[in-house]
Amino acid sequence: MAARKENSTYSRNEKNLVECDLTYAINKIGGRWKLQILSELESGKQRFGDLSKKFPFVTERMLTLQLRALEQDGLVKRTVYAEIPPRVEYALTEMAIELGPLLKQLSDWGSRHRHHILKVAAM
Amino acid sequence: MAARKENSTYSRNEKNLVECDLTYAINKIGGRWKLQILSELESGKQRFGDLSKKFPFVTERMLTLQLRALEQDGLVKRTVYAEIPPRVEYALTEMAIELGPLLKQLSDWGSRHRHHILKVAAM
DNA sequence: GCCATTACTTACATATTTGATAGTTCCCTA
DNA sequence: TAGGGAACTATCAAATATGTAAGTAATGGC
Repeated sequence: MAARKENSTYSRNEKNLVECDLTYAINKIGGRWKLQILSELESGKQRFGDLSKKFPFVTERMLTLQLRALEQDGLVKRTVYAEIPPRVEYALTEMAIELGPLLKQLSDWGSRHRHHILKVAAM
Repeated sequence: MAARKENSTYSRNEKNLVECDLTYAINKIGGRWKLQILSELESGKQRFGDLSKKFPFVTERMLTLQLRALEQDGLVKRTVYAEIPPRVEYALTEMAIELGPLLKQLSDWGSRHRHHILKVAAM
């Protein structure tokens, strides 16, 4: 989340993988709350405060950071209304909307196997 | 990757989300190299050394940790052959195989938008 | 004037993840 | 009998990610 030091092994590793589409994608969506936020925004644009209420366990700081990162990566559009008190709305971009089906499938996969495990554990 | 301290905010947050299928799924696949490893194993079982060669920028330690986590989560099956020198093979489980199409889509998505960005940047 | 509101930002402290490096084990081969 | 191979494990030191607490700005309502 913080700026990564040039030339740390961390960033060298990342550069090594820039050729891989999968890794490229993973880097864009691989933050602590990014997918959850995207999923939440699928139902339509929302204000910062709304999101914050939806994720009470995510600190404002974290929410801000994740939203900023998503914005940087072109997955979320941020609109500021010059009002007092301020109003800021977040919406998915086209690119992010395309991820919708994927999120659905991932969620379904989670659902399927979560239940499976519960069943097994009950035996 | 290391044991998480009980009751750290980190783990409290995680508990809060146990009800969400999406989050459940994300937690299983959200390691530094997990998806890449799964993707690599789609072509068939492979030995530790093979994987290590495929990912030269991933240290053995990291590879071990990621594989262990995947094993724990039931995504990878580990088979040890009692030979000298040792031989260990890793293969996807059913659950992981189901993720295949998803990985493909994610990769395609990455590919699509990577090129888009390159085009834009060139203008 | 004083407070509430909203969407942050800043500074500092912890927690967690990853890397670097060295060492282990056991047999087989030269 | 020294060395090599495979798949790790252990330990310590970075680096990164996240949490906590407090503060900011501008304005309308009291």
